[in-house]
Amino acid sequence: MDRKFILYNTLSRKKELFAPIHPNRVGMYVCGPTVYGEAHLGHARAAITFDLLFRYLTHLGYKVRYVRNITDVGHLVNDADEGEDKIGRKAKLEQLEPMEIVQRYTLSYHKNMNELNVLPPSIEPRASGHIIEQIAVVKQILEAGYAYESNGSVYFDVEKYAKTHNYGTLSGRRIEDLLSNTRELDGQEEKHSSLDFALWKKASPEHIMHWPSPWSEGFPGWHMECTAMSCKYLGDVFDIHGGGMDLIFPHHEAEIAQSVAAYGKESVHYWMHNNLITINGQKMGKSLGNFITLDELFSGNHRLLEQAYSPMTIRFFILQAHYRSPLDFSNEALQAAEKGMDRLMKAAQVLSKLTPSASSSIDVATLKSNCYEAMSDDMNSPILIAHLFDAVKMINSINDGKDSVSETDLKELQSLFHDFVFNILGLKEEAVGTSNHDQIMGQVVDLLLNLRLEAKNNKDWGTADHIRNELTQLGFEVKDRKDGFEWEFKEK
RNA sequence: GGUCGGUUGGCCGAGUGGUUAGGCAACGGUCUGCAAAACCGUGUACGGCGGUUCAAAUCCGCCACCGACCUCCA
Repeated sequence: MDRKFILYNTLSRKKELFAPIHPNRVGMYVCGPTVYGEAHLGHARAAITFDLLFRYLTHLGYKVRYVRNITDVGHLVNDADEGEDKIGRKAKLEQLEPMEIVQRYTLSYHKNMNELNVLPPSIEPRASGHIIEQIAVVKQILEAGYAYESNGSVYFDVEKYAKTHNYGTLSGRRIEDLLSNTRELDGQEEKHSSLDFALWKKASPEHIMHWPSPWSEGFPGWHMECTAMSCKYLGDVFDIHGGGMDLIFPHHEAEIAQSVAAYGKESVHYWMHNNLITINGQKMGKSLGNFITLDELFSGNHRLLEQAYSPMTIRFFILQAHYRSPLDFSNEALQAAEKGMDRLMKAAQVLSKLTPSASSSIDVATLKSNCYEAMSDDMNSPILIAHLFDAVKMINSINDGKDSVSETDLKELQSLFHDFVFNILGLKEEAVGTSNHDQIMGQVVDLLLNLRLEAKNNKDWGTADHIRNELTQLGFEVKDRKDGFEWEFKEK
């Protein structure tokens, strides 16, 4: 298999040929969710983008260690309730223990990810479980002279760092611009410069989650967890670091500075960032309050939704756009995705039942190289999907007897289609009725359609149409074929 | 204000110096007892104005509009 794989590196702003540090292994770290709320469409895009990467690297034969963290401490609220982290704040509102909130939303996140067929990462560390490691990194940075203590908190000294290093290398920001564009924030008086960011923060009395440290009872700064945990599980230099584009600055910029300060080198070879999802052209986010949670999408229970959309529809919708392009939400787009997805899945079923001929009138080899080429080019899933629809045409055309396929080609086509649709894009069949009830229902429909077939043979069109119309009314789609019939239940 | 990105046919969304993206919708046809499904065919789109070039949606410049980030929002 050709392992050529080109990735866009945010750091160089170029597409680069992927070359892992160790020949057959890949270490990747992705910023996971902050578990103080339900997962929304934005979380789905980030998770699916890096799930696609994880799946494709694995498909290419790499042994991948995929680390995705759970942030359960340390995010501050930037409003009047300063000093209190978001998890603590929500806990008080709901009269719950902070870890209870964390547990609830972690489980909810996992449930949603499972529904979206997002594979679990190899390791899913949580920030609260790595306080010791984070304190160790803060110490290292202090010893290296790139941080200072102030009133029980520890801050990264950006200006000192910038004298000898390039602060802003990832985001393209210049330190002079940053200095002249700072807005007024609370707690600034503790810092030497407005650019400095917290490595350790002293907890205020109302702050529920805090841990002992050499400096104060407090909690780690937001950027600390990723530096500490990626190093712990992937080493101080590793291949890929991913996350949403909104994390480039300051979060990932700070991570680079932290690891250079602590370990003396940049940790990450390839920085990858997925674009955001917009709603009516505007960014969607927790803080903007215009987000749609995944459970709302799956149930259709939201004022912006005309109907429910299944997890696979959402997955397909996201994969139909390139991960670095913005993607705008609309009912129309979702509905189009639903139908396209449906067609792809039907083709998969047809493909499994095709019968081979002596020769082939189709070109599987070209299709195959097209598919790999698309994925190899910075994971161009929309192009891949376009090629898969070429395959759909092939499959349907063979099924209709307008094209033929040899036994060898059929096997090749089946494995190709299966690899790309199910293993790499991570799509799956939905709503396969396996319950006892469903099976009996199926038998009853078969019975009725057999009666209809009899009626048709007797040219009793009245009875035949009556049965079909009634079934259609109930949500069954009846498809006549030369040798009988097929049917499908459309749940709406 | 600074930095970065975007503007593609009815909708979504690829692509990028000269050859069909693809999906959904629409229209015509084949098939069918009639439908449905499937298949075949049809769209000549690239924000505006200049420039480079034999050739630009694709490169350059200017303008307009939109968005993201700018110290804690995936």
